[in-house]
Amino acid sequence: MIKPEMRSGMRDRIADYVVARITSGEWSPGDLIPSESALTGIFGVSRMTVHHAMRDLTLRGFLVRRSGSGTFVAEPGAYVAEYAQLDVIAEIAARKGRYRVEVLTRELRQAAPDEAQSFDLKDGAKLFHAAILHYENDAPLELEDRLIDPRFLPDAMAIDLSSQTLFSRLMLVRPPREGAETVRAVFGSEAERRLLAVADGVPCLELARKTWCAEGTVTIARMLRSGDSRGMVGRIRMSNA
Amino acid sequence: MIKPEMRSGMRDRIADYVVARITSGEWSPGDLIPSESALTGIFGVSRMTVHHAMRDLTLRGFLVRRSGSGTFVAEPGAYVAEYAQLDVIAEIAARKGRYRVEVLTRELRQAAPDEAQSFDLKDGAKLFHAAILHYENDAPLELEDRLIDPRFLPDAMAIDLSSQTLFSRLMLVRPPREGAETVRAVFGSEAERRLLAVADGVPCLELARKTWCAEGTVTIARMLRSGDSRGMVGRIRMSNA
DNA sequence: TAGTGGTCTAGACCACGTA
DNA sequence: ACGTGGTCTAGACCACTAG
Repeated sequence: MIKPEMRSGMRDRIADYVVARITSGEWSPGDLIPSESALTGIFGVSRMTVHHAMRDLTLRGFLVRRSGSGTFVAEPGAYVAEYAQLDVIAEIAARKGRYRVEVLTRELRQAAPDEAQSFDLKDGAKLFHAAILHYENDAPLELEDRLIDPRFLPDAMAIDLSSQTLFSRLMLVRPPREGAETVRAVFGSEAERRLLAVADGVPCLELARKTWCAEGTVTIARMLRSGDSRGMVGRIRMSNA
Repeated sequence: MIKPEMRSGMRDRIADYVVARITSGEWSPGDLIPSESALTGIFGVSRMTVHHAMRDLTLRGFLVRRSGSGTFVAEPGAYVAEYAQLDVIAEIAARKGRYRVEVLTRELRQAAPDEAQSFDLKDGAKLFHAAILHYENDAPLELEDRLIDPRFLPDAMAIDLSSQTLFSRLMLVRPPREGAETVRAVFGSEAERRLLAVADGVPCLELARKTWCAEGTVTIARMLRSGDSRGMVGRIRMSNA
């Protein structure tokens, strides 16, 4: 029964067989595919082997299984654009650029009323605030204005910002966090445009980001860069797959 | 042996046990966690049950397993921002807005030399070209200028654009595609600003997108919207998890 | 009632890494 | 040599869905 080509692993062989039929279009979204016992017969393996191949494909988003009914090809998920450059230093490093910071402001102060509200803190709570200008090869790339709830980053005032960003530092802390961000085209204030050395008539790209975890809002930031810059580059892929 | 709380499934119980220790920080990235046989003893189940719990967590990005060495907590992946609104009609529908299109141009014509090069086609090849203005509640939202290699969408001239976008139509076609996009802040031409009814002094958000598959470049598009608009909203999450 | 997938077991053999 | 994870089996019981 054990054939010489056994080495590749029957589980993967079965999974590949199914995936090939899906990507080729032979089996379309919504189609009922052969049952576990049918595949057991086709491949001459035990049901557990087939079952785990199917389970993997379900986790990978290729199949939907309904107990009692059968196994179906999953409807294609939405496509999403993924932006990986959430961290300026990493982004510059990826381009093999030279990084430099200028810290314009760094303070621990009382939250303004609107800030306290955004963080869902009571009036008079402490907030860490920083304004940072990031340079790539001595040209200003990004202006960052960030507020952090100091409970989540107690050593905020002491961090060495020349080698790590506040964002990457925050992301290292457990538990893993969630967030949302918004991209807009704006002009920016005179002061901001001067700091970023934005050419006349050129707009700016603004990124507003808020990050939170179960215990509350962690940080709110606004990043600004010249519209002249290469912009943000994202990758498009299926949201399951 | 079978206890009353069996119902929840031992596999998930074991997985939850491990995930809880990871998210709580008790087990940190890189840490070696108990072996399969150790967990077998702890939970009083067979090794296969433990194994499949571990396998699921590996697929979900929580663990890294090295045969012969042991099971380790995975290093946290990079954080990515995900933008789901790749399709204007879906985006407007999600906001319960009213959608309307205005097709400014729709033609099948010879590719210009630079276009042919972008598509990696030989000179004189045919290209489908469309300029489309998308309205939400009768206000212009997005101006789309798109080129498509007609081999991938033979019925491009016939598609009803009032109910589906060219993008969503393309994404339905097999095989699944990949792409990249770039966001920039621009001013836009006079004509473009007039079509989008952009207020004086307000810049525009530009999305340049290219999508391809194994057989070649499928489509190149440029989307423009007023910087006044709510912008694009993305979600931040771990790239594994 | 017959067929589906979901789960679990107790044993087996293997390739790999560490010591 | 020993322990690790990777794989597979042949059987079992369950809950669910269909005809």
